[in-house]
Amino acid sequence: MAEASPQPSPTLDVPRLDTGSTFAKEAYAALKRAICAMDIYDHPDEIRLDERRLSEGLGVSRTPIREAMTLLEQEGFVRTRPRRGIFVVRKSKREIVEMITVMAALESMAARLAAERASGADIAGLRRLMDDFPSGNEGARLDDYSDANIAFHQAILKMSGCALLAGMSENLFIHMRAIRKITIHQDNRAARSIVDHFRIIEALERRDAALAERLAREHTLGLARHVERHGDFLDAAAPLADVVPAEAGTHR
Amino acid sequence: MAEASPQPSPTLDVPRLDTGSTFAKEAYAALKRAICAMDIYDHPDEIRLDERRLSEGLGVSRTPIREAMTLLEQEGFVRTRPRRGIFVVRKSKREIVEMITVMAALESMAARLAAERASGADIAGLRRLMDDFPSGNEGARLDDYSDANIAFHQAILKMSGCALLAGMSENLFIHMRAIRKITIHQDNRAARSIVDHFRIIEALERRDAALAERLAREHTLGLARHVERHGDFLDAAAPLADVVPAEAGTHR
DNA sequence: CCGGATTTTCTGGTATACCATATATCTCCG
DNA sequence: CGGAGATATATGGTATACCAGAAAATCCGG
Repeated sequence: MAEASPQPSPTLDVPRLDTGSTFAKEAYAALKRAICAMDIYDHPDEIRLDERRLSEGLGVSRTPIREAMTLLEQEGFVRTRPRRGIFVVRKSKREIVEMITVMAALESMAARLAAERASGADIAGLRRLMDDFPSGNEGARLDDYSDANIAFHQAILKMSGCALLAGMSENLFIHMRAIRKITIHQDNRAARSIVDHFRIIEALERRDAALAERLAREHTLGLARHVERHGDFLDAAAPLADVVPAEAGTHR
Repeated sequence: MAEASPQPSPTLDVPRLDTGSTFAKEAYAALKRAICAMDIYDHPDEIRLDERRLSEGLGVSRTPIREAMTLLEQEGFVRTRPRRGIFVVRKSKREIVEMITVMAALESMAARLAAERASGADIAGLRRLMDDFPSGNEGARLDDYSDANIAFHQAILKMSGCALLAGMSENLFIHMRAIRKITIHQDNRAARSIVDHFRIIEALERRDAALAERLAREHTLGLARHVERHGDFLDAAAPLADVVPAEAGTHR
C-alpha cells in the first residue's frame, strides 16, 4: 500500500475488498454460527466464552469481539455478567414457550397475508416443499423433516411479503431449532405436523385468509402447549442459580 | 479505599454503586431518549451523530459510545455508513407499514391471551385508563390521548402475561410514536380509535378471546392501511439517495 | 486439619492511540 | 475560468494498555 501505483487501468477498482466486511461483523457471524451449531441443550453445564481467548483464536483484537458480543447479547444468545464471564444462554421452558407464542403471532399474521397476497407460484412451491413427506411416511427421515419443517415456516413468513415479519422471527427460529429437534421425536408430533402443514397449504390455495391464519396459529400454539407440558427438561440442569428468574429474552 | 476500615457495621454494603450501571448502558439510554425526544419526521434533513463529539459531551470515551451505537443500530434507530457518519434513521412509509403490521400480529395475540388469562382487575384498570376519553370528547386533548393510546396498547401487551410479546413491541412503539402523533389528527382517527378501544375492552370483559383478537388486529391493521394511503409524506424529504431502497428495519 | 482473612489472578469495562479510506479542499495546468 | 489530480481532513474500525472488582488460590492462626 506504500506505493500508490498510479496504474492508468481505468476500471480496476478492487472488488470491494473492504466494504461490507468488518472484523466485528465476521466475528458476529462466526460466533452466531458456532452457537447455533452446538446443541445447547445437550451440554450439561453453562458454556462460557472468553473474550481474550476468542480474540486470540480469531486473530483479531478484543474490540470487534466485544462488538459482536454486544449484538449477541441483545439478541438473547449470550449473557454477560460483569467480572464473571460471558455465557451462552440456555432458555428456560417459560422463555421457550413465550418465544413459540410470539412465533405463533407472527406466523398467523404471515399466513393471513400470504393467503391474500402470495403468488400462486409461491404457494405451489410451498406444496412441493412438503410433498417429500407424505402423510404416512414418518418414522424415517425425521431429522430431514426437522429442517423441512423450519423451511416451511420460514417460507410462509417470507410469502407474507413483509420482510420485518420474517426478520423478527429469524432469531426465534434459531433458539427453537434445538427444541424442535427434540420435540419432533416425541408423541407423534412429526405426523401431526405434516397434517397441519397440508391443511395450511390448502387454506392458502383457497385464499382463505381467516382459515390460514387460524390454522397457523393453532399449529404453533400446539407446539407451545406441548413444550409447556413436556418441556421440563429445559429447566432441569440449570447450574446458574442467579437471580433473573423469569426475565424475558431476545430483547434488552 | 486505602484503609479497609473494618467497621463492624453489619449491613452497610454500598448501595450498588457499580453494579447494573455502565457507561455503555447509560450512553445507550441517553441516546435512545434523545432520539425519541426529537420528532424525527419534522427535521428536514438526516441527523448525524458524531462519536467523538458525543463522547466529549457525555464525558466518556468513544468505546461505550460505540457500544451504544451498535445496539441502536441493531434496533434500527441509527444507521452507520463507514467513513461517512452515523445517522438517525428515518423509516420509509413501507417500513412503517411493516412495523404496524407486526404490531398488529403481536397485539392480536396479546389480546387473545389477555382475554384468556388477564385478571379482572387488570381489565378494569384498562377500562379506567380509557374512561378519561369518552367517545365524544375528541377535539381537545388530542396530544394527551396520543399518550393514552399508546398506554392502552402497551397495557394489553402486558396483560397477555407474555413478557416477550411486550418486549418485542417496545421498539416498534418508539418508531410509531411519532407517526401516531401525526395520524391522530387526520381523518377522524382519534374518535374511531376510542370506539375501537372500547370494543376491545368489552370483548376482554366478556372473555371472548377470538373477538378480542380480531378487534385488536383490525384496529391496528386499520392504522396500517391509513398510513399506506396517507403516509406518503414519510418518503417525501429523503435526502439520502443511497442504495438500500426497501431494506427491512429493527433487525440486522 | 480446618476456617476465615489475604493475596493473586482472571475478566469485563474503559480510555486512548493509530489506521485506512471517503470526502473535502486546494493546486495547478489547460 | 474550470476540471483533473494531489493533498488535507475527518470518521469509523481496530489494536492495545490499563483499571476495578469478583472469584479462586493461598496463607495463617487456632
